[in-house]
Amino acid sequence: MTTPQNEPPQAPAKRPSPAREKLLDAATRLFYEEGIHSVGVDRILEEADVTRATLYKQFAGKENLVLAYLQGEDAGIRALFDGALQATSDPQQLLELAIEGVAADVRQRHTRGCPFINAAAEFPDGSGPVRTLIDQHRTWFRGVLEQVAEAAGLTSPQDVAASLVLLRDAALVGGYLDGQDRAADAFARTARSVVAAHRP
Amino acid sequence: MTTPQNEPPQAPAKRPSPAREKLLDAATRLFYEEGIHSVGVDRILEEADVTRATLYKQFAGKENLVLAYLQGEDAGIRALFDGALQATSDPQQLLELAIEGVAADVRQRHTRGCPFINAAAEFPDGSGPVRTLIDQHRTWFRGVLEQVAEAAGLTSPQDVAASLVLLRDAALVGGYLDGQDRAADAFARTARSVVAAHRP
DNA sequence: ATCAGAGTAGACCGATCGTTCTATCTACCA
DNA sequence: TGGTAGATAGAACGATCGGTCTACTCTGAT
Repeated sequence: MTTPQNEPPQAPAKRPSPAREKLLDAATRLFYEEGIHSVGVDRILEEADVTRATLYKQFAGKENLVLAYLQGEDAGIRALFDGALQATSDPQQLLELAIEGVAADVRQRHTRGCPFINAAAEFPDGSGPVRTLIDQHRTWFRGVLEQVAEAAGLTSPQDVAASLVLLRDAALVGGYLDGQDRAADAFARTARSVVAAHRP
Repeated sequence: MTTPQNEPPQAPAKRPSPAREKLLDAATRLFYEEGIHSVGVDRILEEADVTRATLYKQFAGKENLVLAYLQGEDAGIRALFDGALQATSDPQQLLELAIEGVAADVRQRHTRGCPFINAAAEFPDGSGPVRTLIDQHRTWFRGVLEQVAEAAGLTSPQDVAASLVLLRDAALVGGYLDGQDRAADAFARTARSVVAAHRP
């Protein structure tokens, strides 16, 4: 107990309600594996072993659950990148770490395509909250890659970043539809060739 | 046989019923622009200006309409490729034509992503008819590219084909989510660099 | 001792989903 | 002159959709 009144010992800003987490876990798995519109709230409730009223108390509707799911994916990827940033400060090496990280992600984690791309396919309204969140994630990702490419001294870092974003999308989609190994290999090979082609 | 003569003037094998075409046109537009599960049969009927019974007489259910939509997309792309094949017999030039064709497709036609990838996001069952059709399309596309790459004398044509398929996926997705010009440029640039890297 | 918040259990809502059905009308061709 | 097929119009089906509501239980902090 640090301070008796100003800061509660746990639950700093929001309460990590166990029911909320069960809900989000189930939704994350179901939305990713079966698509968003294909999964009804009943399925989520059953899988999370939580009741209807709880869902609407915690998330106030399915759309907020979808948003929370995508925010979780976004946070996960940012955390992965932050970890790589702490592992090395050499931009060249960081670039290689990023390539390997994406390849590993394609192989092991995201085997049903990219959560953001899949969600975008189901949400046509480009100005809605879902698509806005997706835009923000992609903009962030491209920006980070551009910074790293520039720090690594590559020529036209904007082009490199655009190509790498392109390739990552492709690897995730290709891993889903053509098999993980083939896509991960093709991604790593092509990405390294792009980086090499822009070395001064 | 129904008709005594071998070749009737119209309706060669199946009857191109006008209602069927209106239905398929409306479904193609709506499925691509708004997603498949998001579009109900009522919307399609209204848009096609056709009645309920007609749809079920012509397609026997929504799933068959979805299949017909994807088959139409497949046929369109094959026709595009056949056109390029007739334009030139030089494999090097054919490769360049294919790259330009994809870039143009990203820019002008398929601005809402790849119909097959979008559909795959909504159909998780890998052995269902929809995903089977998608697999066939992708296998064909990769095979054609591999043949051309081999004819062009490139090293490891399998790798080239895998990379190009990857890049096309990404270009269509990127065009949808990041803007057509950025994605088309990045695609053409990266694709040419892949081809160049495999020239003996 | 009490009171507020979180969670449970389950009925219930209107809307929409994909699908089936009957009845009628209209071409075209034998 | 028929007959057959394609299309229209519209009611109706059971199921499921996302969402609301009431009533009860548990728990922990004041």
